[in-house]
Parts: sequence; structure tokens; C-alpha cells
Amino acid sequence: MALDHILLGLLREPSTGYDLKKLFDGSLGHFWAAEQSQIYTTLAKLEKDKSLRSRRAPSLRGPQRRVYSLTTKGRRELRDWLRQGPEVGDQRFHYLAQVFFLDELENTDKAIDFLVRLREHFALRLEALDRVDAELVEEIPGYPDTVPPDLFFPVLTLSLGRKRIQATLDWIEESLARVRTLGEQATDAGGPPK
Amino acid sequence: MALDHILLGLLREPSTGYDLKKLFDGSLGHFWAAEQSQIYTTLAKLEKDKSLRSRRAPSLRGPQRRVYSLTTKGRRELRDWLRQGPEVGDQRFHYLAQVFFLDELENTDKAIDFLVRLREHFALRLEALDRVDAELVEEIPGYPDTVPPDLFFPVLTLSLGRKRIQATLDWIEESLARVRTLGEQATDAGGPPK
DNA sequence: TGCCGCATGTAATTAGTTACATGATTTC
DNA sequence: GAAATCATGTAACTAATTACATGCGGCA
Repeated sequence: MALDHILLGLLREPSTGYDLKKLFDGSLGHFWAAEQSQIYTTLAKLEKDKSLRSRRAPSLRGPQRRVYSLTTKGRRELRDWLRQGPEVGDQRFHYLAQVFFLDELENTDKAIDFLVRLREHFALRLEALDRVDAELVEEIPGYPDTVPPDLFFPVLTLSLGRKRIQATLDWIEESLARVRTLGEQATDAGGPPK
Repeated sequence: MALDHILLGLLREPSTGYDLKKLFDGSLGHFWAAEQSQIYTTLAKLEKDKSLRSRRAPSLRGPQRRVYSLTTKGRRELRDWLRQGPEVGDQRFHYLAQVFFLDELENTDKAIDFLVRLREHFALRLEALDRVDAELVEEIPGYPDTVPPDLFFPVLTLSLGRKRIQATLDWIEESLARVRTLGEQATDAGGPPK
């Protein structure tokens, strides 16, 4: 499971399940999601396997925290995962499955509607990534030409996220144009749309 | 579940579990994967829900086939799914998770190796999509300017697939250049690489 | 007083994968 | 006679989601 390995990677810096969840919602969020409950169960499993160890630590407020850190075994597993090469599992794109069947809707206006909503969604996602980028500009002098070593690869993933969303937005524009042409043809041939 | 809806969409043309699997490996393959066993269990569930019905039909060779087709209820569910707007669930990109932690490997050569392998993979994928495209050119006179209505939206999804892979390949080239620069800096500062 | 954020967890369910079972027909 | 393709299914397991339970401390 990849979540296993991601947690091992993140825990090169000791942390808690609660704080790890924030990393998912933040920096890794644009290519991986994990529920809080799944993080806790996976951490417990990894500790049982001796890939992680944990100790209790007091909290400033609220209950005691459980701080996890990597063991030698865990670090080995992390490296093995990376060395074994890219894992390119099949992706599932729900919205593309929907596009595939969009001819099922009564007329092209509904398809246009769908694509417009899709565009709104990706525009928001792009803005979110741009905000992350803006934060980096503020925090790191010389960014994007110079990046501290520990951020080098994370920044690369951010870059792909933006490129891919941009490609998707371009495709939506192009598709909207095509669907509009289709709609006009139908109107010309079959009278006014309802 | 989206697989439910995909099967409903595909079954506007009656078909069997066996043949549906081929559609996944073919046209839908670039954005959705499904195992044969999952297709069978989902079809059975959908029939129990009365969204599909099936009848037995003889086979030219091998055992009897079970041909599924949409019911009125199934068609309504398909439309509801599309009308409710884009489903943009969080995606999980295993290889990006790996890139995120690539600094764990001993030196930049290993990271370059990783990216080169990634490039090979996506180059193959792009070739596969190009072959699909080439088939369409042969089969459809006027493609890509004119597309029969039932292929219009499927062709759109194909188009996004190619754009996204192209964006990913561009990103890999750019990333390789950046990692190489990083490697040279390390060499200049810390002696020859091992 | 009641809500928000902190913090950890369990239980139930759904979705998806892997492995296995069965048997016919065609092709080499 | 062996391997590939046709064809359907079940069982066991793993991954992920949703719902629920608990309780502290600070703030309005």
C-alpha cells in the first residue's frame, strides 16, 4: 500500500497522526488524500510491523499525543519502495467517466453546463496551488531558482500539479468550443432548441 | 460507486460481463480500470437492484453468455449521475508520492534514473493513445473534424488523455534538467560522485 | 454555556484486488 | 496434446470511507 510508504516518508521527521493529516490536506493534498481514521489505523499497523515506533508526549491542550518515528526497518522499506521504480497504477477519473457518457443528456446545453462546472472546479484548484506557490515565494529567497534541498522534490510535484491542471483547463476550453459547434449544427438542422 | 454508473452507461447497448471487460481494457482504459471479477459482482448487484436485467444467450463457443441490458430505473440512475454534475474525487498518484520523497535516495543519479523510467512509461502510454487515434483516422472519414455523435464524447476523453500525458512528459524533461543541475552543484562542492 | 480546535481511536461498510474453480472450443 | 480464448463466477483479503465515541482547553 502506498499510504504505508508515504507515512514512512513523512515520519523521517517524527510526528503525530493528527499533524500528519494536516500534511495531507496541505502539501501532499494535490495528489493524495487520506482520512484521519485511515492514518491512525495505518500507523498502528506499521508500529506492529516494527517499521515505526511511538512514544507518548504531553499536549499543550487536549489529550496526550502519540509521536511516531521511523525505525531502521521502516527506513529500509521506504528506500526499497523508491528504488523499485515508479509505481504507475491505473487511475480512475470519475468526471471523465461522466464526460464519456454525456450524450445521454437531452441536449448540448446540459453538456456545456457540465463542462462549465468542471472549469470552475479546476480554476479553484489552480488558485489553491498558486497560493502555495505564492507562500513559497515569500518564505524562500530566490525561489523558484533556488530551493532548499528538502523542498526540492516536493516543489517538483507542485509544478506537475499546476501543469496538469492547466492542461485540463485548456482541454475544457477546447471541448466547450467543440460542443458549442455541435449544438449549433443541431439547431440549424432541427429547429430551435427548447 | 462510479463503476455502477459506468456499467449502466455502457449497457445502453446490451452486452456481457466478458465483453464489457474488453471495453475497459480498450476505450475506457486510459482513465478507468476494472477487474473482471469486479465487473461480474457489480453486474449482479445492479440486477438485484433492478437497474439491469439479464437473459441467457447461447455462445458460439464456450459456456452460455449472460447478456445484460438497462431497465428504466437504470437509465434514470445514469441520467441522475450525469445531471448531478462533475464528480471530482481526490486522486492518488503513486509515482508522485514517490517523487515527493526522492531525496531519500543516496544521490541524484538515482533520482534521474527514476525519472527516466517514468518517461519511458508515459511515452509508451502516449504511443498507445496515438494508435487509438490512428485507428479512428482510418475508420472515420473526416476525423478529427467530423465525428459520429456516439463517439463525440469518448473522443473528447481521449483528447484529454493525450494532453495530460504530454504535459507530464514536458514536466519530466524539465525536472530531469533541474535534477541534473542539482547533481552538478553537489559534485562541484563535494568532490566526484561515487 | 456552547462551540471550536486538539487528539485518538473503533466499528461498520463499501470498493477493489488477487486467487481460485470450472469447463468448453479452437488453434498450433 | 498443449496453449489460448471464451465465459462465468466465488472467496478471501486489502484499502478506503463513513460514522461514531470520547474528552480536554480556550474563547465568545
